[in-house]
Order: sequence, then structure tokens, then C-alpha cells
Amino acid sequence: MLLQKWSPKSLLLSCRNNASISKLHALMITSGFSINPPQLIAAYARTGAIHIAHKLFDNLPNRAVDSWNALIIAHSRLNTPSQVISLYREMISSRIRPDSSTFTVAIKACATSLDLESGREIWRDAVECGYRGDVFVASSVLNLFVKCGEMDEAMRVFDGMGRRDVVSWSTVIAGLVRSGRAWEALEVYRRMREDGLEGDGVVMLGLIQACACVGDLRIAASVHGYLICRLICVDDVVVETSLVDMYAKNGRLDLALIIFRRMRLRNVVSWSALISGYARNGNPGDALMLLVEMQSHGFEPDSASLVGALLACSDLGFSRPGSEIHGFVVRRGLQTDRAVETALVDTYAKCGSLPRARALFKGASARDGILYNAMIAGYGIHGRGEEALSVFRRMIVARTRPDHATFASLLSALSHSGMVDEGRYWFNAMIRDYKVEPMEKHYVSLVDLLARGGRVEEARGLVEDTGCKPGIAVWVALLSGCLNHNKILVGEVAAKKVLELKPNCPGIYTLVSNFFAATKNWEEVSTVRRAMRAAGMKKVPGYSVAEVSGKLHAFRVEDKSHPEYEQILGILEGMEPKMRDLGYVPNTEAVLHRVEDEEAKVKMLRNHSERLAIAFGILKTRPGTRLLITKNLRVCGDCHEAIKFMSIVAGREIVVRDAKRFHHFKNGSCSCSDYW
DNA sequence: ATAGGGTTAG
Repeated sequence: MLLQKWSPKSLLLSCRNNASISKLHALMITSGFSINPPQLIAAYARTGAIHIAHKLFDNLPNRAVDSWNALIIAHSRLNTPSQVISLYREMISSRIRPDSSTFTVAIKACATSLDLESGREIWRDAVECGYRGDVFVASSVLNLFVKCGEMDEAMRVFDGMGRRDVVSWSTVIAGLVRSGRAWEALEVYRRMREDGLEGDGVVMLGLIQACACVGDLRIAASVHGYLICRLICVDDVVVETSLVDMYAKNGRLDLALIIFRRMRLRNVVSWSALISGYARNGNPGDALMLLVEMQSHGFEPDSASLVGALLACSDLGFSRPGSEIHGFVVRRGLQTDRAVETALVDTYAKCGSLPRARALFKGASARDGILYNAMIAGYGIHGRGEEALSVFRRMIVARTRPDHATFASLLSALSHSGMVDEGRYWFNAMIRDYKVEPMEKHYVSLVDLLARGGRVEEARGLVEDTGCKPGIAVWVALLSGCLNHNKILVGEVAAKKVLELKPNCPGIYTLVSNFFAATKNWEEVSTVRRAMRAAGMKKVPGYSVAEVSGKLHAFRVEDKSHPEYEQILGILEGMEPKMRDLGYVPNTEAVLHRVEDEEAKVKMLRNHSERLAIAFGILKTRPGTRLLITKNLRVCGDCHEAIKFMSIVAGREIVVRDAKRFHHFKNGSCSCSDYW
């Protein structure tokens, strides 16, 4: 009765659990109904009874392609790629000829497990069987090559395809984006439209990621506008999340937030994208608040959102929030997650807890290149060049391949520690022995290294024969070396180049202006100020933050708004004679304003935000407590000298984290070999 | 009847 009214297939499809399939199966047998084995295998597998599917398959008298496919596809759905591949091999040795779906699924399994070799083998089989022109098979091969980073090979397959559909196009677009060829991705999209195809959600996703990569907000706006006009991808969480991410990556947190708040459906990934957007754009407080807010909406933070939040903690510079997240990570059992582990090492290092960073690094479940890089960078910002080098050596011994980021961190560590010759040596070794192409950032480090060490002429020579045209960052490094070593002639060349290259951040204008101020070239100083205003940039006000019993206190220059300003100033004034007795001489040259009165200059130096924050710390903590201060800009040269003496007079260890690195002051000396 | 492409993070 039941069987007469409905087809066996639709009945099987309606079964929600294997008990009902078994019943139906029995009914079919007793009523002499013909059973289609592949359908039955698929039905059991769908309800999770893969072992029954296997049993049925094993008992089949003769197994045709469809039965093999049913089982292989079942494993593909279960995401067990190794099973898929071994079933495929079994099938081949049983001399069954695979069809388009077998090849498609088998190659997909290779892509999932990044098994390029098996993938190539199966693709050869497919071509032999005449499936070279099959859109499904070819698209899965495209994806295989994309996933395995073989973009050129993917392009060759793509160019050889007779028919292409939206999946093949989107695979290539996404692949180009992943391999950093975003402009080409946009070009491929244009070709797709010329072919008369409309993009779907996945294509749009690729385009949005391409925009995130190239950082061109006009293209982004047109893609976004296109989605709105055509009313496509509405409520598509993945596409909308990528829009949030794209705007956040390009510094448009305002737009990212609007889209995020308007989304009808959000998931953990949407929250993570927003959190890391805030963290990356210097809004650590908001990032951490979002982590709390996502939980109040019932979303459990995953490793990505925690990594984003840790990024915010390292920006903040105080270790307490980071330790709290560390505790959360341990309670959730996420401490062995690769990204989380690395982010913790990075956060502790950047929050001044180098020993904790080192302990986590030593106890890490496994060490990959990125973890080594984080530890090398961690030592680097603390001016521990020797230790950075020793981690690098251990990395080599462990046969972990150093990459461009490793050398960037290593060179910068050596530079901050004044290890000039080692820096030159490793720069050459990078190219010669490790086959890492030097990028702009490596040249920047090297120029910085030489200029910092006073070897300005040598640095200039290097800038001039880098082969390619040196970018602004290289000239900036040279200029700051010149400023600190009073090299006026080379400095003027560098300053001119920097201005020609149109700096896009206020800090660079400030550097140039400081250089001219140091050479008393007040005319140029005002020219630079005008250029800065014309470019629509304002000087970022400097501020320092002190942490006192878990609370943060921020100070600006001459911050009279603080209720305890008088006491703070009293402490600084009280310390000064003792500092002078020990040999401190205020370097009024460091006052880069046109002020004639010496006493006024000394007063200005005394009011620098880092000193106010330190004095506040001395005022509010028990004698002997270590002080941690963070500053958003670089510490001034005179403060650097003064804090050495303050550490003796106050009997404190003082740690200052500025925009670039850590300075550990203790008993009158600093961890850095020289200030710059 | 079955099959290919998707978001965040170190």
C-alpha cells in the first residue's frame, strides 16, 4: 500500500533515522520490491549509519560504479578524506571505471587533505578516462591546486577549460586573492562578466576579499553597492561578514560597525571579524568590550575571537587583561591551539612579561615557524638581540624554515641591540643561504641598523644601490639615524626624499619637522607644518599610561587636568637635584620648539607625559614596586636619559613601552645599547 | 540519483 503510493527513493529520503530505514528496508524485502543499492547505501549513510552502509556494500553480489560512488560520497560528506582516497584506490584495483562524480569527490578529498601528489595521480586517471573537459572534475582540480598553493598550475587548467561555470570562475577568483594577486582577481571577474555570467555569493565574497587586499575603497563601495542594488546576498552571513572584515581591514570601523549592527544573522565568525578589526585599528578597549558583548548574545568565543582579543591586549600593553584571557583559554582547553598559543607568546612579550612569554614558548605543544617568529620578535622589542639570535639558531637546528617575517624580526632585534655587524651578516645570509628575497622591510631594518649605529654614509650607499626604487620607509629610517647622530647633510637629502614621497601618517611629518628643528632651520619647520596641514593630517598628541593597582591612568604633556598634578610635579622637582648630583644634565636640544629661555625648556622636559606617568606611579605604589609605563609615541631622547637617573633616585625598576619597543631601566642604565 | 567553489585568527 505504502510502497504503491510513493517511489522507493522519496520514501528513503524521508527517513530521518536508521530505525525507520531498517523498517522500510524490511518492508521492501518482504513485499518483493526491487531495491536500488546505491540509494539504500546513501540513505543509511545520511542518517549517520555509515557502518551499515559499509555492510550493505560488502554484501553486494556485484558492485557497480553507482554503489562505489554512494559509499565514497558518503565519506566525502562525513569529511573523512583519507577514507575517500583509499576507497577510490580500492575501486581502481577492482577494475571499476570511475565516472565524473567519483573523480570530482576523490579530487576534492585530496584538496581537503592537501594531498597534492594523490590529487595529481587522480587527475591523470581522469584525463585518461576522458574527463579533462568535465566542468565538475576540472573545477575540483582547480580547487586542489588553489588549496595547495599551486596557482600557476591552477591557471593552466583554467585556461584549458572549454566550458566554465560560476564555480570555476569563483574558484579562480578566490585562488588569486589567496595568493596575493588581488588585482588579477578583479580582472578575472571582469572577464567572467564579459562571458555573460552573473556572480553569485561566492564570487562576491572573492571580490570583497580582493578589495580588502588591495585597499581600494572605491572598488569596495561599488561591489557593496552592486549587492544592495541587485538585492543579492541579503542575510548571507558569510558575505556580510566578509564586508565587515573588509571595511575593518581598511580602517573604516564606522562602516564595519554599521553593517555588523544591521546584520539580521550573525555568527561567531562575524563577531571575531569585528573584534580583530577593532584590535588592529588601535581600539583595544572596544575590542575587549565586544568580546564580552558577544558572550551576552550567547556566542561562545572561539580561538579566532580570542586571538583578536589578545591582539587588543598586546596593544594595551598591560598584562592583566591578557592574563585573564589566558585563564579563559585554559578553562576552555584552547591552550594548545596554534594561533592562540602564538598570540599568547606575543601578548606576554608585548606586555612586558618576557619570562612568561618564554615559558609558554618553551612549553609549547609544537613549534612552527610562526611561533619562532613571535619569540624572536618578542626578544627583539626588549632589545635582547643575543637571545633573539639564539632562538633563530635553534629554529634552524629544528629544521624549521625561516621566512621573510623571521628575518624582519631578527634584523630588527639586532638593530635595536646595536649588533650592526651581525645584522649585515644575516642580511646577506638570508639571501644567499635561505633564498629569501629581500623585501622593503628588510632594507628598512638594515638601513635602520646602520644609521642607528652612526654609519649614515654606509646606510645611504645601501639605499642608493638597492636596485629597486627605495620606498618612503627606507628614507625615514635613514632620516631618523641622521637626526640622532646630527648628520645634517645626508639628513637633508633624506628629509627631501621623504617629503617628495608624500607621507601618509602624521608621525613622519613630525620626524621631518623635528629634524629641521634640530638643525635650527625654522623656515623648513614651518614649511613641513604647512605641508602636513595641506595633507589633512594633525600631529598625534603624545600620552603615557601608568597602571596602578589594576587601573590605568593616562597623562598628556603638562597635564594640569589631573587632580594630583601638583603632587606629581612636586615629586619630579624633588628628584631633580639628586638626579643632577648623579650627573644628569637636561638636554635642552631635545626641545624642538623655538623657545629661547633655558629654564622654560627644562620645565617643558620635566612635564613630558612619560615623566608625569612615572612620578604618578612612584606616588601611588609601595617603594620598590616595578613600574610599567606605556607611551603611544617614541620616548623622547632626554626622557630616556632622565629615566635612567630616576631609576636610581627612586630605587625602582622602570619599564617603558613606547611605539616601537621596550626600555628596561634599572640602577641607572637601560637595556638598550643606545637610545635609538 | 550522485558531484565541484565561501567568512574570522598567530
